[in-house]
Amino acid sequence: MTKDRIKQEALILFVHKGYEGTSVAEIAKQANIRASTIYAHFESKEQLFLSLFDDVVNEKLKDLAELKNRVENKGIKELLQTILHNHLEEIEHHRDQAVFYKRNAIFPPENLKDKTQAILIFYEERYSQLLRPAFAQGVKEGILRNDPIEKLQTAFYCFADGLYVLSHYYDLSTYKKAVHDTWELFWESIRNKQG
Amino acid sequence: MTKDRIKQEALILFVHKGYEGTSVAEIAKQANIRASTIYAHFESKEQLFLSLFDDVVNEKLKDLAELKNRVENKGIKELLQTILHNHLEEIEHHRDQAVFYKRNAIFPPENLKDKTQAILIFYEERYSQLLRPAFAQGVKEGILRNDPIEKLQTAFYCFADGLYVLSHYYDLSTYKKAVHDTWELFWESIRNKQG
DNA sequence: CCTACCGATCGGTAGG
DNA sequence: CCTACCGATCGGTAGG
Repeated sequence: MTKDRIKQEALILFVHKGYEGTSVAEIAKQANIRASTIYAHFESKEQLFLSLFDDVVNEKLKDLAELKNRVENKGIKELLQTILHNHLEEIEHHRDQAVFYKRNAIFPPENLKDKTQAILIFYEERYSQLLRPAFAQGVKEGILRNDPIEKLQTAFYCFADGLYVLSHYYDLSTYKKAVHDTWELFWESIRNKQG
Repeated sequence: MTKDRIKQEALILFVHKGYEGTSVAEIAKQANIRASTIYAHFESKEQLFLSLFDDVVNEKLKDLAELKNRVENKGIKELLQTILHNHLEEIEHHRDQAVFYKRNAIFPPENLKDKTQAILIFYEERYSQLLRPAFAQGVKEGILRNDPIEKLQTAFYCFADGLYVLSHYYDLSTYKKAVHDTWELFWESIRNKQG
């Protein structure tokens, strides 16, 4: 379908050149159609972008829910490691989607800030809700430090976001090593040493 | 001086709207001059941007060197805490410079990628060199875990970059708390527990 | 999905 | 530091 083709090429261009740095004509060229055809499928460049952002966010929530089911009841360490593993897979095989999300979560197009922010708040709340029970159980079982759950979750977000930034600086194999090394230290910091 | 005024306004606009999202005319308007006047001071929009990027990077290196002198010989913990404190001050009082750096380090304008990358490599090498002795001493004195220095430094970069990303999501007071909390856990992960 | 088209704006130059 | 200007491209529309 042409609509999907447009989305596919638009996402790649938005990742590499940014929203403002990508013209509708360029997207059309990559999709082998005329620029005007894009307006048969999308109201505007803005709507095309927002449709992509929405897709990516929903995909991420679906992935997390599925992943959570897969490791059901195996404990917080397994869950976090699986998220990290998934994260690595994403960067290795679906780099563009991963970068599209982060780039526009942190630096959205100026005119669309309000709309991306709204989607983002919805996303982050869901994400937190999905993880909270596992963290709570980890603390209860004495696997994690006896700290407020928000503190532990914030630390995990900080760690995961930091890794994401590092993925922009390092090549893949250096990055994999960095993930392995920093995970070891991070886990050390949140686990319960009395246990 | 008009040249400085142009730089000042350009930086702010590049932060909020991105390089491609900011027009030369817009910069001129904010600086209260005509667009053509910008070309009396800069060869091109590209050169204006690169001059800003260079400035910001040099400023950061100068800050780190100065800060290092200030805490000379007080040990790795004090040094890292001071860097973090400095980081918070930067976000509180020089937000635009801080964001300009990170935004363009991670997502540079497509056409200028090579040039920003070259500046960046220079910067990160210097930064690492400045920190390495303090990490080495920390390990030697048994204050830090007996791990490879690169591993400990990478963990610190991951932590610092993660905090940077969080600063985009949280308001200042929530952010300050997050810095405090995550630092506590991070330090726990790299210190030597035998000591 | 295309041709043909539009007003607005883009980065940049000439010449003073 | 300005006026006057330029070719190219922008996002988008009409009409088929």
